Amino acid sequence: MDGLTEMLKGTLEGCVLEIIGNEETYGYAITRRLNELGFTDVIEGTVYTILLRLEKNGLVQVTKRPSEVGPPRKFYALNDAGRQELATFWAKWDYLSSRINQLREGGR
Amino acid sequence: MDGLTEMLKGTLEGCVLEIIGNEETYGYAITRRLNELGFTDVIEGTVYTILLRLEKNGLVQVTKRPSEVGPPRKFYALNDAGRQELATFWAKWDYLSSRINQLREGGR
DNA sequence: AGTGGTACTCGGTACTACTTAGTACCAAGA
DNA sequence: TCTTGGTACTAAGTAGTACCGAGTACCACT
Repeated sequence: MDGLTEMLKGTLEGCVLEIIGNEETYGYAITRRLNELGFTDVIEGTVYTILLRLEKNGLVQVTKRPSEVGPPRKFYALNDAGRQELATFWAKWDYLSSRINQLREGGR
Repeated sequence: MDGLTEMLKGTLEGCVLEIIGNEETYGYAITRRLNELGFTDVIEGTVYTILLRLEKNGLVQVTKRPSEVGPPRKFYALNDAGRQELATFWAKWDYLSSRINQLREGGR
């Protein structure tokens, strides 16, 4: 499915937060995970910009660790602010999706 | 609920298409309808920019009619391209929301 | 030495919702 | 008459986010 770019705005960051919240992980793996989840067009550059933003906004704790198969990895874990942000994200998502579905069914 | 701005990107236009698809209507009324549907922070300026974009992209048929309580209104109705675009929007929405919910439940 | 997979950074672009200011019509009250 | 408030649209500019492109760099295998 392509042409999702605009619709992803505001939600992709939340998806990344959710993934990080499940398990401490790093950019390259997050991209792969998103791809296998059906976000097939999301590429690495996009994920890295989100990760840098999360770091800048103080929502994650970052740990650099060596890799056995390539350059060192930056592992990300949610801190308290990040968990709070994730909860807010889901609240917003629930709100939005319920309104949208209401609009769809409320034939006029 | 505030702070929905980013999340609305890509979906608000679809909502406007849906509203127009239900009934020929005009900008001011669309804004009111969105507000009562729960999109409380959406303001007129935003709706008008969407309507101008829809018109520019050839998705609507526009008819100007006098109003009894103010300046003339521009009524919008979907044409074939608009109905097609609306169907595409819902397909994208279904796809995205199913992936997001899958991510949410797929704890791991 | 070269290729391919892994891993991150950074400058710039495109698109969309929002902001702000402006124009303009009409009715009712001071 | 003037003002206020509700109705109705336009247009220029801002901010935020996903995407693009190029670059750097590590490692294993051939």
